[in-house]
Parts: sequence; C-alpha cells; structure tokens
Amino acid sequence: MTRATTSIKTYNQDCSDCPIRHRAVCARCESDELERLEQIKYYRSFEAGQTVVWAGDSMDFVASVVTGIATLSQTMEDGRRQMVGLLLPSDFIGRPGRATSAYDVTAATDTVMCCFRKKPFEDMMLKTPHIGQRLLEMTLDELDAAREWMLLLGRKTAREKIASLLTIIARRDASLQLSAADGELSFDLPLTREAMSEYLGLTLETVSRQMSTLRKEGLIVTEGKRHITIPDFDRLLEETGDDSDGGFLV
Amino acid sequence: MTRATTSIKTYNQDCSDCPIRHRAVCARCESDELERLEQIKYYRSFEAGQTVVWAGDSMDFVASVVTGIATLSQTMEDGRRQMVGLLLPSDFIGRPGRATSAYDVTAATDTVMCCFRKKPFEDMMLKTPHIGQRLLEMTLDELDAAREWMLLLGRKTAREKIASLLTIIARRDASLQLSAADGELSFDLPLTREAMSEYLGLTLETVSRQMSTLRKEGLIVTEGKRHITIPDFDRLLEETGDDSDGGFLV
DNA sequence: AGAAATCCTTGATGTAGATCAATCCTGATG
DNA sequence: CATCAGGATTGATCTACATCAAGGATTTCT
Repeated sequence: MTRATTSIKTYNQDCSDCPIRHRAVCARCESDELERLEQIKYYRSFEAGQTVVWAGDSMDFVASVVTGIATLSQTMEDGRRQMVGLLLPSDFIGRPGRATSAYDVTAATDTVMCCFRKKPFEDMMLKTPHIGQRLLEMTLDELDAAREWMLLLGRKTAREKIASLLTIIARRDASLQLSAADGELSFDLPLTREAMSEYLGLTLETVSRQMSTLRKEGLIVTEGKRHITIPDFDRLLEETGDDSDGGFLV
Repeated sequence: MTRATTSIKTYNQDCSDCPIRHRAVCARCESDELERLEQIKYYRSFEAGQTVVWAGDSMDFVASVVTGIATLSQTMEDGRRQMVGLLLPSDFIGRPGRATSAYDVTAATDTVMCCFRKKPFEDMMLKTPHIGQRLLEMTLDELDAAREWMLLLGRKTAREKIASLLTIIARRDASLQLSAADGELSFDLPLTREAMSEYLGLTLETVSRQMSTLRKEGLIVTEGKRHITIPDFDRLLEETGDDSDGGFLV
C-alpha cells in the first residue's frame, strides 16, 4: 500500500534552512511570505503531561509541533478516553475557521510549539494560496492516517494493535533521525502504557501484557521501561496484520 | 459539542440552482468557473452492491455523490473489513494528486456520481483557489467525522455503537429531506446488517441482536427490514454515550 | 407456484480482553 | 538512606462480543 510510504516521505523532508524550521506551513522554503509568517509567530513550551487546551475551550491560535509529541483525545462523560491524533514534530494543530478546540490537546513529552495567532494566520492564508494548498495536503495525509487507525481500532487484535503502534512510532522516529535500518531499530517510547492504551482502544493492563508477550518472544527488547529496540523490523511487521509489502523507507 | 452541529449545517445547504447540483465542488453557486467545471463533468451510475473501484486500482477521476450512498472500506489479507468512509449526496471521492484508490469504494444503494477526470480537475484547482478552499473545508469536516468515528470504534459498547449509527443516519437524512422533527423521525436504512457491522467494527449477528433489543425496548420501530422510525429521538440520543447537548438541527 | 438467492434473526457456546486487586520497579525527595 | 509516588507488571476472575449453527422472511428467477 502507498500510505505507509507516504507518511515516511512526509516526515523525511528536511526544512532546516526554512525560517520556521519545519514544513507544517511552508511548503517549499523559498517564498518570501515566510518572512511575514516569521513576524507573527511565537513559541510556547509544555511539560510532559501538561494540557495545552481542553475540548471546548477557546483557542485563538494555530500551531505546529517543533519538538516533542502532543496528542489529541476525546473524552466521554463517564471518563472513557480515546486518542484521535498523535502529533509529531512538524504536525499542525488547530482548525482555521474554528474558534474552540474540538479535542483535548496534551503534551505527551516535553514539547515546544510554534504558534500563530489565528486571525493573522487566516489573513495570510487568504493572501498566499501556497499555505492553503499545503494545509490541504497535510489534512489529506491526516485523514488517511485516521482511516488506517480506524481499521486498527475496529478490527485488529490486541497483539496486532501493539505491533502496529510500535512500527508506526519506529518508522516516524527513524525517518526523523534519519538513523535508518540495518535490520535493527531502536528508540524511546514517547508514550506511557496508559497513553498507549488510549491510542489503541485497550486497557493499560492489556497493553502491558501484550508488551510482555512480545518481549518474551524476542520480537522486541526493552531497556528500562521506555527504551525499545526492534531486532528484526520485518518480523514485527508480520504481527501487525497489515499488507506485507509496506515499503519501509522506500 | 460543535461537531454534530457542523455536519448538519453542511448537509443542509441547498444548492439546487448550481449547475453541478451539489456543494462538493462549488462553494457559493455564483462564480462562472462553474461553467468550466460543467464542461468537464460526466455522470456514472452504479447499482446497489456494485464496486466502484478496488483499493490499489488506478483511478483517473474524482467524483462527488449525486444520489445514493457509497462507502469506503479497507480489507485485511484474511478478509476482515472495516468501513472508513460513508459518503452521502454531495460528498467528495478521490484524492487530488493520487493516482490510485487507497480504499474499496462500493455503492451501498443505487448511486449516481458526478465525475471529473483528474487531470482537468487538478488544472482547475490551480486556477481557482475557491475549489481548493472548499476542498480543505470538506476534508477538515471529514477528519472530524473520522475522529468521532474513532471514539465509537475504540470505546463504545455495541449498543452505543448502534444507537450512534442510527442517529447519524437519521440526522443526515433529516437534513437532506428537510423533513425534520416533531419528536418522531422516520427513514430507510441504506445499509444491510453486514454493512452496519463493517461500519461499527462488530459482527452482523451482534448488530442484529442489538437492533432487536432496541426494538423490544421501544427505542426504535421497524417496518419490514429496512424502514425505521425513531419515536423519541432524544431518548435514543441518550443511548449513544455522546454528550447530551448535541444540538439537533440547531 | 416452486426453487433459489439474499438477508435477517435467534440460540448455544467459546474466548479475548476487561475488571479487580496485589505487588514491583525506579527515580525523586526529605 | 529510607520513604514515597507514579508508572509498570502480573494474577484471578468476569463478561461482552465473537463464533458456530440452524432456521425464517422476502424477493427474484424459472
């Protein structure tokens, strides 16, 4: 399938000499509208676990993640929670034209965001079609990711869910650091067991048990609670239930 | 929450004197680029159950549903299927800039689509920012819907899932026909039990059983297998697990 | 009208994952 | 160094939903 490949290309893109330093808003790193953007941006930092906005709260900015990881979640009245977005560096937050947040936004790790006040940002969008196009592209990517996620939530077993999540994180992480593969892959899990369970629609106990099983079977190796190495990525991929072609770093 | 309201506004919009006859592409029904669109469009019809494209097949057009209902689904190698999109009249199909379909597209009922060959359509998009903006708006709506759907798949019980699906269809249907409420609501279910199960991440047996339970409890009334009336919409809403405010037809 | 598809319902039984409940790390704090 | 707190693990048990299996109701074809 092409989707896996797509998300990799997306995160691979290096934007280091763009003044905003990430591709969320600037598609090509060349136009000089960027300077105008530069003028209306500001940074905010959040600690791991901190809430950025609650669902329903007013939100007068849009933002993009610079470093760290943020999540979007929905909560039911009785407290059941489902994560609906996992935002990595360069991902975009907020919907132009909407005044309040539809989701709880939480910093999963220490996080820095690059914010733009909504009004000036929307003005810019009108003037520079570039940005709207970029946003459309990113939104379509997110929609594809959401649909893959729906398959996971609706049809995969607990084991497949865990394997899928690990490969998703490993892939994104690998492409960010460009520290790709020689079969083996290693990274820090940015999510607690609880956050994983909210991503996967499971309980944290089930997550823990399945992680243990994968460890016992040698599909993953753990150092401490958070550092994971995947000795054989393809073998783990087989456990995800996804089409095998997958195309890692193609 | 605002989302429910959003989707209603979306489907309420009457576009009857627009040459394309639906809001998927024309935002305002006023510009004369519409005439150009008019020139590159063509219609296709599908019978209930017919497949429009398979995942992975090349797809040289984008389209929008004129009448009927289409679905997007993903299939795993072993045959497990999850619906990931439910397309009603005026909804858009296909991703500009992608040559193949990422999903199985199926006609759930007899369906007519208004198609545009991809290349000319993309050319038009470049020339008329209008269309890109409209598409961004629609994609953001779809993303919100997908996220609501993720909550359903990940955290709701079978009963809540069924109640949610019924209210979703009732709402969209009501807003299309503008045949709103006096407490009671009535419509034809456009989905088989199997399609419902694919939407909800359940088996068709569980869907059937839960429908029976809701019927016995008087929350729904059925005539034949497909026609449903909801005597008290608010009472059904309470079974969805969603926030109660909801705002039906606000 | 009879046969044959479809689609739907209902029952009996099995099981993956939830729930309830201890216990264990590991790094922080006084 | 002892204590403590926030994760994480592991066990015992329960249950919602899946699975397997057998009819029933409608529509379509011959």
